[in-house]
Amino acid sequence: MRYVHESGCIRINEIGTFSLAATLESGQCFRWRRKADGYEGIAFGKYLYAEQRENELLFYCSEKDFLNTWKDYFDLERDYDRISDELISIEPVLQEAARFSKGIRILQQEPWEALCSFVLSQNSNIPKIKLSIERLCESFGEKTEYGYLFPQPEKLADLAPEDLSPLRCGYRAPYVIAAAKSVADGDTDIDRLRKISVEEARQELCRVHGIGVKVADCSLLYGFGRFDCFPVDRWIKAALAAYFPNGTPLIQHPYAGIAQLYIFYMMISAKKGDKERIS
DNA sequence: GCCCAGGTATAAA
DNA sequence: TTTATACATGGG
Repeated sequence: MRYVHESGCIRINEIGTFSLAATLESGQCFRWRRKADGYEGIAFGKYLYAEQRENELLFYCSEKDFLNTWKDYFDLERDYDRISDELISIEPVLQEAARFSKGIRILQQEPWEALCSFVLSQNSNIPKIKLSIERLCESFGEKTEYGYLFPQPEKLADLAPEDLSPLRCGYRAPYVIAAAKSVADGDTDIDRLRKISVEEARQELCRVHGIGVKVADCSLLYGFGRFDCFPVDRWIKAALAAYFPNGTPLIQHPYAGIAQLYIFYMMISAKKGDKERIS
């Protein structure tokens, strides 16, 4: 990865295969908005407008924010082309999904935001999840000149479920509060979850009321930097059975999560009727 | 109206 | 240990 800094804009190149659109619309994050030529969003308390042109990324932000926040958020220094080749060499069947999902990255989101977002995501759909999260931020997040920040768990921990009525998130309200309390109290220790085995981390998260394997796995992968987490929920199980009828060693791979995202992204795109992009 | 949504908790087999 | 059902809400 190389970049140059010129008048409020960071021009980034030599990042390998990268797709801003695929990454931000793959269902791993919920707060980015598509604008005319790019995307805008807020994470780690910072605002960013980003565009992609050919093989160059344009980030409109300070060099400090780029180096401290966005470089890691977009996982720009990891060699996805190499990882992708390796995953395909292990499972050639994955090639179709990998080619379709070209340029997808695993974002390094804030752990609490990811956990809270996926708690809200259960039995819902992406537009509705986005709506709930937007209302959560507007109701409880700090207001800045660019928009609302994601509220910290401490802000939500002592609320009653009725207090979350503006979110219109139904039965998920007590789940959100339970998760917030658990993180605020240190009962769920985010640094610890990054270090212990995935299976242990999954079990630890599942002790929280309203968190099951699906929410735990997505949070670990998209918020806790656990690339070795291969979510095995209903959907992915079905996809796995189709792709790998005899099982696959990919589940144990240190980058298992990337393989999973390839498959998942292809499936949601197919669902959206985006058939022509598949072929 | 009816059905479904990358789910989870709870109660029954 | 496995299998059904309720749960709130919005969109197709």
